Amino acid sequence: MADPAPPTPASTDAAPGSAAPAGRSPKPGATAARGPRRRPATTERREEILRAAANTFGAKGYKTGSLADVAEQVGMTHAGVLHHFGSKEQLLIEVLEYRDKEDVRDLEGQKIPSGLELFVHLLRTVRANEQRRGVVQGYTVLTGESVTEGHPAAAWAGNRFSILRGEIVDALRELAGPDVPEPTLSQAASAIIGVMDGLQVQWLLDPDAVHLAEATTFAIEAIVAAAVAGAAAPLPVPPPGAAGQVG
Amino acid sequence: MADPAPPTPASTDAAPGSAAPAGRSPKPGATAARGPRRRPATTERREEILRAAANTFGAKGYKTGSLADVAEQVGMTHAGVLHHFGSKEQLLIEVLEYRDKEDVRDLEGQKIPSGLELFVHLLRTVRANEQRRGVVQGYTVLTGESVTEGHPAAAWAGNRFSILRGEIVDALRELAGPDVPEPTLSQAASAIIGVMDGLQVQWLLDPDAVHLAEATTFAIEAIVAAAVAGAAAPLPVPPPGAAGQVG
DNA sequence: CATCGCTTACTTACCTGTCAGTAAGTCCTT
DNA sequence: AAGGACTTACTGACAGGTAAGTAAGCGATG
Repeated sequence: MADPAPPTPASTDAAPGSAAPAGRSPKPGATAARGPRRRPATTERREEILRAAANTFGAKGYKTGSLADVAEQVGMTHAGVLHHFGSKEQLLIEVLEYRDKEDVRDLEGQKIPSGLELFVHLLRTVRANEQRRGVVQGYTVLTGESVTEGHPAAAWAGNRFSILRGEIVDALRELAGPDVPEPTLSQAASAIIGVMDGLQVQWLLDPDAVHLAEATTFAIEAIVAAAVAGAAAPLPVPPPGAAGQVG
Repeated sequence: MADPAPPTPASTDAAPGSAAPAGRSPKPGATAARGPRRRPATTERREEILRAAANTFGAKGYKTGSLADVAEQVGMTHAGVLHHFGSKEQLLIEVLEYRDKEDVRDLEGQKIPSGLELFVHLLRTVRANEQRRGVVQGYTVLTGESVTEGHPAAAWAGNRFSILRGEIVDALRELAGPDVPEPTLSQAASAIIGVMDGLQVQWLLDPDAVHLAEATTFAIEAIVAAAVAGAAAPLPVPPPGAAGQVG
């Protein structure tokens, strides 16, 4: 992801829903918009499983992480996990939703940052992420995997990126004058998300060689400055032809 | 990867070799330092397999892609593939080496670009990559997977990043004055690689929403400009404390 | 006492790696 | 140049694992 702790605005709630198939959960008229009548202890148990699954999928990826692995962490068998979630794919989807909801909850009260504040928030998050390797790894692995054919997390990932881009564009528009063209803001927005994600990968592979927070800050400042200025400076743009190398 | 077509300097040759275990190949006193006497047709066959494997691992990832899948593409059984490579892990390693070698071969003659030229080369590559979705996907999937525990591609990925960073730092040093501090160059270098990779992920998930070449160009220009200037502009840097959200 | 939460017990489906065997070379010797 | 001795390139079958999903049962509990 752009970052394990994005603003996840109101829209975050909307997005995952669209990706979540029927499964066995959202049965219409139930207690609190929740599925089948559920004992209070059960909800807690389900959340334990979700946290364990986030853990496993984060460490090993969705395909490689097994239900048995998840089950073991909460002291039950893999069939028990299946009892709660119906299928592995449904479990993944609920893990994703759960995290999104948690993000929203954590931001509760605080209004969604806009303008300059959004970038401050982003950078604060990056700094926090340096202390949460596991979470960062989870997002990295999952988004990487999501670009494979027919991956169940593709919709989630695409959606998240889309929402984040929109927010950053809005924030940039506040900072930049009205004469800065839309495409420029849009390019800057995806670039900002891109650096955040890309730097995380390098940092995970070699934490000593990459200073996550510093490098991210540097890059975001550079990109925001260029966007506000209307465009970046020189560098002769190469022609489309003459490709060739690389494997 | 930073990009499917990086300069892959001389050092690229050194790195993968160190990671390659014995397998069944390098039998001491043989024809040409090569492993067991190999029929001419065999070398070609091995390369077919390597290309097929690059294909499979690129599309499905290393863990999920199967030997049977690879074998089918070249019209043999999975046992036949194992006959040539000994193990799945060894196959992956040779795929990685093969691609690196191909990159080097394609750059042959052309000296490794330095200074401004390096960035021009990078941008030209990005443009070429827009036409090679499969290759880009392969790098994205593999690097994403590589951050999982004990992944066989971790060494390769880390090495590649490290080499690329070094080259970019060198190029930046040529452009920037001697008064620009090393850490700034280093941060800019990892940030440049980061945007390239991060934008590729977004582009793969939603090619219409992200203009790969344009956004990359914009970001690299912004970052290079900031690095050459010695540092980027404002943006109040947030304090390390007060974290919280995110899932 | 019916439903919930979960286990046990399987089934089905792969997947990697091993092995024996075979057909087609390659090389050496006479 | 023909024969044997050996190698290479595979195939088919299978051992040994692991994984997801299903079905039936059983004890707790609301």
